[in-house]
Amino acid sequence: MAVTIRDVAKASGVHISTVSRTFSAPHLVNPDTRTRVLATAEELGYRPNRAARALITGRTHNIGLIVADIANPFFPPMIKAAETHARRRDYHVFVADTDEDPVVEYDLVRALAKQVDGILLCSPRMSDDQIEHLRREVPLVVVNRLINGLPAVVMDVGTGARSAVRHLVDLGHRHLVYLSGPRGSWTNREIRKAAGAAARAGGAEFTVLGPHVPVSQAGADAAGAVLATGATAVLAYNDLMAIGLLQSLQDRGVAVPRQISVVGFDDIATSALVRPTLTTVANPTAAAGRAAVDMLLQQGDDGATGQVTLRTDLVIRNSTGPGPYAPAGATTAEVAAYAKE
Amino acid sequence: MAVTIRDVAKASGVHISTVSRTFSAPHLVNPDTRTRVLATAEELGYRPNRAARALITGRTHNIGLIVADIANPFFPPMIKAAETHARRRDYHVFVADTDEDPVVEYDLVRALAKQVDGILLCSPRMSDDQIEHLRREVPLVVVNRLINGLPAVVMDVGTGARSAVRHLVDLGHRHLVYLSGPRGSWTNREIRKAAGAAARAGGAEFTVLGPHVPVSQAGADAAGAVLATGATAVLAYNDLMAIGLLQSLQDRGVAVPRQISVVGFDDIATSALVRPTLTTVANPTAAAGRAAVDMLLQQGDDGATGQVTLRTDLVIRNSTGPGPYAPAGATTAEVAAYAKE
DNA sequence: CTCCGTTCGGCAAACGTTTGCAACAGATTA
DNA sequence: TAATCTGTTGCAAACGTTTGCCGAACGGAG
Repeated sequence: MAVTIRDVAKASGVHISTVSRTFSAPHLVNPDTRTRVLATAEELGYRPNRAARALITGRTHNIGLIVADIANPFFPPMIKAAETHARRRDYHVFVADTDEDPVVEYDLVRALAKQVDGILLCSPRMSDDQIEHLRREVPLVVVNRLINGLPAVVMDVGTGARSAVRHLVDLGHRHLVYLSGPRGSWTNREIRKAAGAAARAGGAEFTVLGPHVPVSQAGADAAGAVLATGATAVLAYNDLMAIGLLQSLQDRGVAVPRQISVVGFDDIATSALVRPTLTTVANPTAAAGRAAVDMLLQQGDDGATGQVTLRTDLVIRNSTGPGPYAPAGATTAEVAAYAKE
Repeated sequence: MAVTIRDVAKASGVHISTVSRTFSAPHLVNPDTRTRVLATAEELGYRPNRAARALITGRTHNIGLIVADIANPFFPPMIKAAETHARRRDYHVFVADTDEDPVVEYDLVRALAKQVDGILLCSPRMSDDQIEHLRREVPLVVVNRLINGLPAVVMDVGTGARSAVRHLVDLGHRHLVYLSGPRGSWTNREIRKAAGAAARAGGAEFTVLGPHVPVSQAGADAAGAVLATGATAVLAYNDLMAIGLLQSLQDRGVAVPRQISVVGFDDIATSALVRPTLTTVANPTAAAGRAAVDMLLQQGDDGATGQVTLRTDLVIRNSTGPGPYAPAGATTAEVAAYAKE
């Protein structure tokens, strides 16, 4: 049915091996022959069969990309960047969604293992042990989590959390709440640790609420608890929760940022669309996707298993403002300018 | 290196064909033998090599899913549903992003063609001719567009647009604006036609503004033009544009819905998070994803190329309210209740 | 004129499966 | 008792490539 290397060989009067070489090792074939073969290949509409190639070379030129939830707005920009980057290197990407389920995740990796040259594990929910185990079946790169010897790319959320807390402290806030994310999340732990330390360093009280499912509803539901603490500033595990909180506070007649300041994490697109626009820590998700692809593709060459840390940036918008201990006359803009130092 | 069918055969003392049949045609092998083979396979950690299987059966058990922009919030729920649905049927999904570029799209389909059993084309930007042509290379299912003989699943946006317009007319609006989407979009044409007809039928003036790139910025930029028309209600090509418009109107001190009503299209997650929450036409994107996968997988069996139309639903929230010709005392809620009839 | 080195292209084995065919045993039927 | 059938298994070819090896052709050097 489909046109194979054999058809091209026959049509151009050479052996199939010559046709093969024309594509996979052009320098080994005479320029004249090469052009002739290419011409007939084009004419016949020949496309190499990747399965056959994979069978013999052992490389599929496919990679797997596994995320907890495709519909979570945090992931699409990363998926997009990774896919585009991979395609530019002639790799195709299987995308799969685990629905936040570690069991599904584990099975998925095993199912994909034989079909890909490696897998990108984004914010995995599995245990370290499981990942260690899978690693022996297929090359892995982990995103958003640090595991001993494993190649990984993480966002420097600790520094992001510190900037956020400093920003709030500088604004005159002395009691902060952290709206915690899901239990198994490495990122959540990092943020909590860094934010707590920074708050103490700034002489502010630090209260942790949670854990929560990282969706807007959870943020909205937490509004009452937040108000009950008496805190004047909130840092949320992610933007979705921060936005939920924002709306719920507004619905209760609490003014943001006049009465309470809110900071999110991730800088998803929605954050610039809600009012007040959300101050948040921007994660370079696209860069992370590209870096992860590069690490995976290089992994074959040497065994070097680096770990890349990407910078995060505090994006100051309108959900943060002066707190009760604000320096006289301070406005968000001034403090922000100062924060940049 | 990896454990093959041959290792399993040797270890369990049967011929490789028996092992093969144990997996691909279990009813042809003796139950005792089968359990024995399965046991050793499990023990050895055997996983069938899909490339080899594909090579001989001609079926890869992979499908391609091509969208214009993964990061566009309209697509992720569809991708997610399609992927989950496909996986349940033991298919894996290549996801690719064309960045709204028809050329990339065309090349992508050709590159993927040999590696998949079929491709889902979501909101394709190519010409009908190109799609017709590609169809001869690989089974295709088109989403969000209708092309003569091609299997397709579309949302009934016409009906959605009609409900939206009726809703606005019932609320007492007599001059509507349609914020048009991108030029090549089939959906855009359908909405414009249906909305225009419905407006005329309701005795309302109908003004079209555009085309626009379907992003929030375009909606914001259109605010001035919208106000200049003197219309009291706006229907936008999608939620992103509607939200942009919403915010821009608020920034200009125009009250929504008191002075102007706004209706979007798609019901992306963000629409429930902005204030006022957005009245919009909900598209069953997840269902569309599943339906498309089913159509593609059935296509092999018979040659039946059906076309599925999915229902859309008007979701009435807070961005629409009574217009200048509102029936005395009408509130959004009352009119909405009536609209359900 | 011979020899050697290069460049090019053919040959055939291999990759890990699936599957039509044949063989065989035991059970059933005539 | 012979013939037929059924269920189970083995055999081997095929799928479309890649690639190590070998030989042919050619040109230049001696």
